[in-house]
Amino acid sequence: MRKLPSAARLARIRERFASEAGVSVADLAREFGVSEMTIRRDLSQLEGQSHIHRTHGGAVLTGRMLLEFDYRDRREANRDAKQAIAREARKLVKPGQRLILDNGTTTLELACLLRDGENLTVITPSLAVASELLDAPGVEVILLGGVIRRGSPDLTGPVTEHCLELFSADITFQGTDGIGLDGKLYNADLRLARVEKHMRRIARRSIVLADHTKIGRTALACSGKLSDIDTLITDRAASAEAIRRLSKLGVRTVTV
Amino acid sequence: MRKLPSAARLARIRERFASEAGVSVADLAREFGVSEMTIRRDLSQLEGQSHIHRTHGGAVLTGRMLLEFDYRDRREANRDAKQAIAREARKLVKPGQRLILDNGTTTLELACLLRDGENLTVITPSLAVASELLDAPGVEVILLGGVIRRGSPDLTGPVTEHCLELFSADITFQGTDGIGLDGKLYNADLRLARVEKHMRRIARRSIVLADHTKIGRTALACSGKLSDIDTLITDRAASAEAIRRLSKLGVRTVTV
DNA sequence: GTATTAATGTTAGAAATTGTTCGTTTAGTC
DNA sequence: GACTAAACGAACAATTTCTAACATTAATAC
Repeated sequence: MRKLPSAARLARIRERFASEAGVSVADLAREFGVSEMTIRRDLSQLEGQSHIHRTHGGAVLTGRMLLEFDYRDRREANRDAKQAIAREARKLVKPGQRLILDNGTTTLELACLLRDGENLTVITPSLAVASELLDAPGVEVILLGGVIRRGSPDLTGPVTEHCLELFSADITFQGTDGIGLDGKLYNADLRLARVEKHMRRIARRSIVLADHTKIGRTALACSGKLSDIDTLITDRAASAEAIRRLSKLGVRTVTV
Repeated sequence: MRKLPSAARLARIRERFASEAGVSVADLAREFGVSEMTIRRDLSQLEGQSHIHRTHGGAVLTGRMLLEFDYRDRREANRDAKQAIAREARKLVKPGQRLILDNGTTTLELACLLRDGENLTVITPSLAVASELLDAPGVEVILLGGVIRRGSPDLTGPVTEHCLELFSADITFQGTDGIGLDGKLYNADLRLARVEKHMRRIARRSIVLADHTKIGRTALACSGKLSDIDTLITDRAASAEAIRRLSKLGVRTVTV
């Protein structure tokens, strides 16, 4: 059998636990064609991530792998632009603030950048955002309740809206599925659009993060007007003409 | 093999990740007939834009989003008894019902058995329960909001209690950390105890699932009295004496 | 044709991973 | 509890892979 890079071996070992509750060092060493010492080192590493518990001769599963979502395709699209936009948004966050992070891949990139935040409170309907910030020492995560949309790691519905009523926040960061040149914000999901409206109501400032592909597009549901928000952050691939038109509608537009 | 333009090679490498979770530099170099250095450069480029992570010897996919939580050894302790209790509880569930599933390893076992449920609605503060039922076709999952306790896959706090107010349910299934012989239910966490009280208020029937090790134990917070619940399901390793005393307190006790 | 640029190959030193040895710890047995 | 064989961990050596710089080739423009 061909040798794999070490990380691939770690992943394969982890997969083993899906079918078997325990593994033995000797078996793994034979299977992967490496020394037992290497397997031991692998297992200690996995133990450090608290996936497994080591025993004499092998290891057993401690917890379970949960909530697996396949974000790949969407997250890859325009990732550079999204990361640049997220970096710009990060600059607006000060220690001690209460933030709302909406669903979406761009806000998820922002969540990654907030991991080193100090004394932040993040309120979110996104399980992805929650998981990203779960172990960040300076961030308290409040998950909104709601119905879990099948195949999508986020919460929506009346429960989510109701939960929002309990809070106020300094800034809300939202994504969007489309910004019409008529100055309206669009969302592909009606329930999400309603939730976004609520978020803006309870936050002092509203900031929309949208890469240039969103500009000029529309979608099923309108979640509000550009004049409802304070700042739009987009990337410089957006056409100058479009940005001019949006600025005319009264929204401060930052391009990165 | 004819050499491909670099862009085509990048695309082909990216495709590889669709079928395999990890690739090795040496393999790719051989396959495309280019030097390993070229492959390394390709991978660094892909790392920036797509969801892969470079490792020694190759690269692995990181696109999957895993919310992982650690139960330590709790789930293994008395697992047989917990599963038997869960099977008994499963019999009480009828199609179309709305259920509340509390945190806890026993209720998690019950969640596994509810995967084939018909037209059920499950309301839960437990991310573990939610993940178990996420892809069950006949089950709608409503996650309660709240603060995520670090290292524990569940939600608690005032938000959770507030969310509960929005619902009513047919049955609530709860675990417990201890059942005192004085007839009180105990929980190690004060906030969880409060949440459990709320759950019972909004459900028509309350059922507590507790293996025999819980009987006679107490913990920090009292979450209610045995007379508040309808049925206690425990395993037959519980001492006859203890069961007699609990029955005297007016709770229907089922042993499996 | 040449100039210019991008892509690829080569090399050497640095870094990470893996294998080996050996003394120590552990689990099981008597 | 003492014994034994297996498993473990630490330290070091061997191997593989990485990065960075520079040399070379291919692609494109003029």
